[in-house]
Formats: sequence, C-alpha cells, structure tokens
Amino acid sequence: MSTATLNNQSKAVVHRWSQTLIPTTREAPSDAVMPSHIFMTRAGYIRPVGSGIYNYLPLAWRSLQKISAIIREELDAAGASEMLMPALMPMELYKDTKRDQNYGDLLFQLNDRHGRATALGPTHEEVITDLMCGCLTSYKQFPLNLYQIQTKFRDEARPRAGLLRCREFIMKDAYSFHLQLDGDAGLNHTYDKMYQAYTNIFTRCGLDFSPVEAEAGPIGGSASHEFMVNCENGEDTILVCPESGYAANVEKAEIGNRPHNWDQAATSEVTKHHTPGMPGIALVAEHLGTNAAGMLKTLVMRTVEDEPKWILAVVRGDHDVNESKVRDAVGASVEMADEKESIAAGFVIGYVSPKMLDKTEVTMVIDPDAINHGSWATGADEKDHHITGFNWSRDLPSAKDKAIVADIRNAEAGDPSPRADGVSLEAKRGIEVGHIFKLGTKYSEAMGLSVLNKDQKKTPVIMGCYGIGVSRTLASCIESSHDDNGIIMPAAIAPYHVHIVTIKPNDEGVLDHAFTLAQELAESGLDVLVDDRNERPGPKFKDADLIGIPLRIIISSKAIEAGEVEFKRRTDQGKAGMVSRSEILQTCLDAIG
RNA sequence: CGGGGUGUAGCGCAGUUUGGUUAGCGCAUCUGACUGGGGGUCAGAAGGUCGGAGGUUCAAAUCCUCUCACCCCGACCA
Repeated sequence: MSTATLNNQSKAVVHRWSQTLIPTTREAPSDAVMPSHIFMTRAGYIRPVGSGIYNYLPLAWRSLQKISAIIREELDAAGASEMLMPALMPMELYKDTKRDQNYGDLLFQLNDRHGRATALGPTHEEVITDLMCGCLTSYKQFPLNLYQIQTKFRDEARPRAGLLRCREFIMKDAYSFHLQLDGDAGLNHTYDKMYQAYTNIFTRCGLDFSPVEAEAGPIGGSASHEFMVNCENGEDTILVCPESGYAANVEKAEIGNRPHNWDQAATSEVTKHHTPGMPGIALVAEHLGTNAAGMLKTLVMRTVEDEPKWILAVVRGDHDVNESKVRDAVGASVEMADEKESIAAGFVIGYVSPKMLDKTEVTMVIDPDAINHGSWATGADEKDHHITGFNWSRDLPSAKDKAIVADIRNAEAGDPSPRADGVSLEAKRGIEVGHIFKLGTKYSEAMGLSVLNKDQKKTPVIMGCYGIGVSRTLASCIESSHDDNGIIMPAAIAPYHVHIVTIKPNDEGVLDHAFTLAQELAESGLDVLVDDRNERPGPKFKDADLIGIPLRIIISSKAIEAGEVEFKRRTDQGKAGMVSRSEILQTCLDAIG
C-alpha cells in the first residue's frame, strides 16, 4: 500500500477478463496480411469500422494511453506544454499557406450547414500559427514549445495494414517557436532536445529504431529527421552506411562521390528505331537490344517560380529522378512539367532526348551515372522513335560545358556512401513513427506571425514541428515483436503487466486466491488482468499468448496447497516455473524492472 | 487514380460454372451433462434482407444491368 498511497498517480488496477472486452478469435480476418494487423484483430485489440478506421478496444486503448503517458513525461521534461486544438477547422486557415492545394485530396473536407468549407485536421501548423498570431506579442515569450495528442484525419489514397496507415489515427504533434536558430532559446537547441526526447520515448517503448535524415516534404523547412522502427515489413526504405553510421530515407540519401568522364569512346553510329506502343522503359530497352541501364531517361521539369524555367533531368534508365536533389542542383523548386505545355514547347513527351539541350532554352542537370558510357539508347525527340548509339562527346559536345552534373537520383543499395570512402550503402526497411522538422519561417511568413525584438524590429518567428504517430507506434511495436502464437508486448506499453490465469476457477479458493494476489500486485503499482473465465486451460493459455501480456501467473488449487504459484514470462518457452507465494510479488517487480 | 480480387451467420469458408427441396459446413455463441494443464466429449438450441437496387424467369445466392463496400499490387503519402 505504501508506494501507491504516497504517489497518488497510481491506483490499483485489477481487471477481470469476464468484465472487460477482449474478443479474441481463433482465425484472422482473411484480408489481413501484416502480422500487427492479424494479431491486433485476433487478440481483440482492434476491430475495423471502415477502410482505415478502427475501434480501439480496451487492450489497445490501455497501450495507447501508456505510450501517451511516456510521451507526456518526456516532452514535459523537455520543456514542452500540452494543450488541445480542435480537429475541425475552417478551410480559410489554409488560404495563406496554400496547403488546401498542396495537401489536395488528402484533406478531409466538408461543408457545414451554412455551406462553409471546413476540414478535419490532418496536422495543425496553420491552427497553431494562427493562434500564436494572437498570443505571441513579445520577444520575451520565446522559446515556446506546445504539443497535443489528438485524433488526426487524412483521406489516404490507400489505407492499409491495420493501424499502420489509417485515415483516422492518433498523433502527437508539437510546435516550437523561436526568434533565432542558435543559442539556448534557438530552434536548433529545441530541435536537439526533441531529438533526444524522441530517442528516450522510443527507447522506453521498447522499440528497435533508427533516427535517419529525411526529406521535409510538403511540410517544408530545412533539416528533418525521421524515427524509423527497424522492420522488414516497413513501407519506407532507408539507406545506411555501415562504416560511418550515416542513415537516411531513400528520398533523402546522398550518394558518395561518383567520378564521371564525358569522353567515352563511341562504339556505334546513331541509329533511329521505330518503337510504337511500348509503355515503360523496360519494353523499349528490350526492343532496342539493351536494358534499362543502357538507356538515358530524360525528364522534362519546370522550376516553380513566377517565370518558370524548363529543366531537363537526365538519369540512367534504371534510376529514379529525385525532385529534391534536382531542386538543390538548379537552385529552385521544381515539379514535373505539364504534359500539354511541354508538348507545346517542343518536347516530345515519352521520346525526349538530351539533344533538346541545343534545340531550346533549357537547363540540363545530369547524374554522373548517365555519362559514363560510350553508347546510349534514348528518345529520338520524335513520336514513336528512339535512337541507339548516342555518344555524349560526339553527338552533344555542348553538354560538357552547359550541363550541370549532380547527384539527382534516388540512392540505392550498393551506391557509394557519402560519409566513408570505398563503403557501400545498405538498404533497410522501416516504419516511420516519428518525424521532426526545422520549419524555419515558412508558416510564420505565410501567415504573418512576427514580433518586435529587443531592437524594436519586426522579426518573423522561427518554427519547428515534431510528430509521433501514436497509434502507429503501437502497431509497429507489434509488427516487430511477436511470434507464431501472438503478440509479445514490451512491459512499458503492455495493456497490463501481469496476466493471472486461473485453472479450474470453480475449485474452492482459486478465484479468491487469484484476486487477493492481484490486489497485492496492483497495490505495488502493477496493472493486473485476471482471467476468471470458466474455460478450460487450453484456450486460456492460447489467449494469454495471443494478447501478449509480459508476465503470466497461473493459479491452481494444486499450487495453492503447495504455497506456490506458477510464473512465466511471455518470452519464456515451455512450461511455467514454480515460485513461492511469498516471493511472487518481488519476482514480478524484478521482471518488469 | 490505374490494375487485380472478394462480398453467403460474430469469424473462416462451401454452394454460383450448368437457375430448381427448408441455403450448408467448421469455429465461436446459448442450454444441460460429463470434464478440466496448451483451442475437450455428448445431446440439444439459436443465429441468414446470400452487400444493395433493378431486371430476366413458373422459379435467382446462382443469369443480366447498375451500384456500394472491403482487401491486395502500383501511383500517391509529415
């Protein structure tokens, strides 16, 4: 009783299986594919309502609350304050940042009874920036870091994998405000503190994760890191350098130095080929007697400026152009050019070759790997035609002077590491559970958030934002921690610490004994579930494995007579061991750590 | 948004090709008895707008048209 009464946050929790809702099933829904989805459904954690919409049943909700509690502790310790913003927001808020367009269909939109355009919040940069416009009036108020844990809505094109990609999900989002980048009050300091807080949070949740450099995406801003749970089934690809520890999302990963040489010997003449009706570079390559790596892919892009410029991005046929890298190479944001406009400007979309460099006003950026070969197949700048035998120095000598050579493609496993000579990048899969951004002044400038500084000068506010997918964290935990029999929950976020299984609960004293023990454990701060159902032992053990509570105590009349109980960790194989009744509390406390 | 697939009891499925008793099976559920250490046995019971609408027919789960929902792959995606 002592510890519990001293710190009033823990009230003894003992739940009876028979009086809560844990609808386990023997078989998984046929459409579930991912282990976390299958087991969370079978173990009675979640039930679907619609595509990407789930009920969180008591077990899931208890875990989510524990994850939330860890987040709160770490963020409060890092100097952030919790608040709550509405999920419902007027579309007008998005006007200045144009995210109603940038987010597009991802934004859930609705009209209220007056016909006012309204959205369900996918994230809250605009709401909080708008709030701060009215609250932040002095430089003395900085820095400030606010967060909320809330349901978010995104109309995903393809919800999938249970809780891993939902249309309605639980997220922690935090926003920090600064007047400078450096120093104790600066963005960089808070960013580092949040990075550390995230590391603490995911470590405490018992996850195997990696922080990686990331692309800022439509949120915008400069630096950005993602926290990835290492998991084969993950949607994201990350590239790591085994030597230097460099790790980055595939969208962001730099590629180490790749020498290039324009003066490759030509091995054949330029020949034109008729290649009608061949969708995809692989088909064309096959027809031309080569493969994708023997072709040049030339993408027509435009800069996003008041007076857009044409950009030709050239990569090897088997590589993918990375828009952000093109942006960095040309010094302006770029987007894929509109097909009609491109055609009007003379680009034969689908058959564009680098030779357009000499035919029109265009900036060409080229990846080194697209240079180092003497004989390329590429488009013929003519509908339904390709050429083979293209040689840079012979057929387009101007490229050497005019083209920008830069890393503009997505990195792949085997590419040289950008941080260690002679070392190759390795590919791993991950699930993104956290993402932090240095936003800079993107939102504050768009929405007019500024204050007077000490020198009475108007200064735009510098922002950071920091997200954690709370429901996704739970799913990713199960995704990486389960066996054939079910979930293996880490103690820190398990719905209960201890699962007491009663054998023959109708026998004299068994239930009483179970509840007395449960109460004792609970008063020492452990959360306890008692399986009091009048079931045979088999199904109860199966269910216990399935829901994955870390510690199991088995109570039977036999053991009671011997003054013992049986004790087993979820991770233990085989039969449970005997522990004397007087020592079981300490055994549990030690096991939970 | 493109491609593929599936909708029959709470869950998993058969039946649809070739229209024809009262739409079946396993698990789960309820009652009773026997049981009791890794998804029991026996006996009984309950549970269905066959996703929906329209059509063809003497007759539709089955054929036709439309539609809705869900899943998978891809595109997309803090």
